[in-house]
Amino acid sequence: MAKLRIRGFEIHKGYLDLTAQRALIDALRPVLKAAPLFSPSVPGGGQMSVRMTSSGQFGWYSDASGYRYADSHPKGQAWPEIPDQVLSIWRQLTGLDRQPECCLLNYYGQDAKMGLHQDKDEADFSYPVVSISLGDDGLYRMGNQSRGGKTESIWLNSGDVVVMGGEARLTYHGVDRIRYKSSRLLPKGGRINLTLRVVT
DNA sequence: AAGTACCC
DNA sequence: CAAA
Repeated sequence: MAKLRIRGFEIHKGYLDLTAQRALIDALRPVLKAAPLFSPSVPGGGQMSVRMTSSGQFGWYSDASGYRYADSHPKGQAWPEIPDQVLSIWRQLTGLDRQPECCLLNYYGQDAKMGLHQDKDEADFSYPVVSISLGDDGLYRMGNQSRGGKTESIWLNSGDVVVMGGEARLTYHGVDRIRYKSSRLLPKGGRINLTLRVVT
């Protein structure tokens, strides 16, 4: 277990052991069943290569008209509850009394990636964002608080947890690619990232 | 504007 | 780039 700090990103390498990772996957199974993955469109006409769903009071959503939080899945059902194991990681790392209101689940298949972006659809940027990596390795890129300039990258492995607070809270970040089938956690391969956020 | 292209 |  090592803690790195890059541009304000707190990167907890190996934070979750294999037992904890497996327990999280088991806890996510009912979430995926109640709220199936979908690939949202983005403003401008593109479509995300990542497939996603959410748990919590709000889910993150995007379509041609913009990015936002939605109080239900695109098929209409309420988002399932955030699993206790996930909330426990949030409390351990942030020490906050307030709980996250959204746990976005991003699933990266073989060729999925995510361009550099800011998390800025929330009301209060003083709350950190917590990001949990499960499954295949992902090449994580960190930029600056506005577009352009030099970036730094690090491979995130299953069980790593990143806390984005302070200067990192509004720093551009993204995932260039994954190493498909580099992990055996998910038998079908791919990477799951959980992003915990206070929304309101 | 979490997409694309391209460039290093 | 196009568009939010």
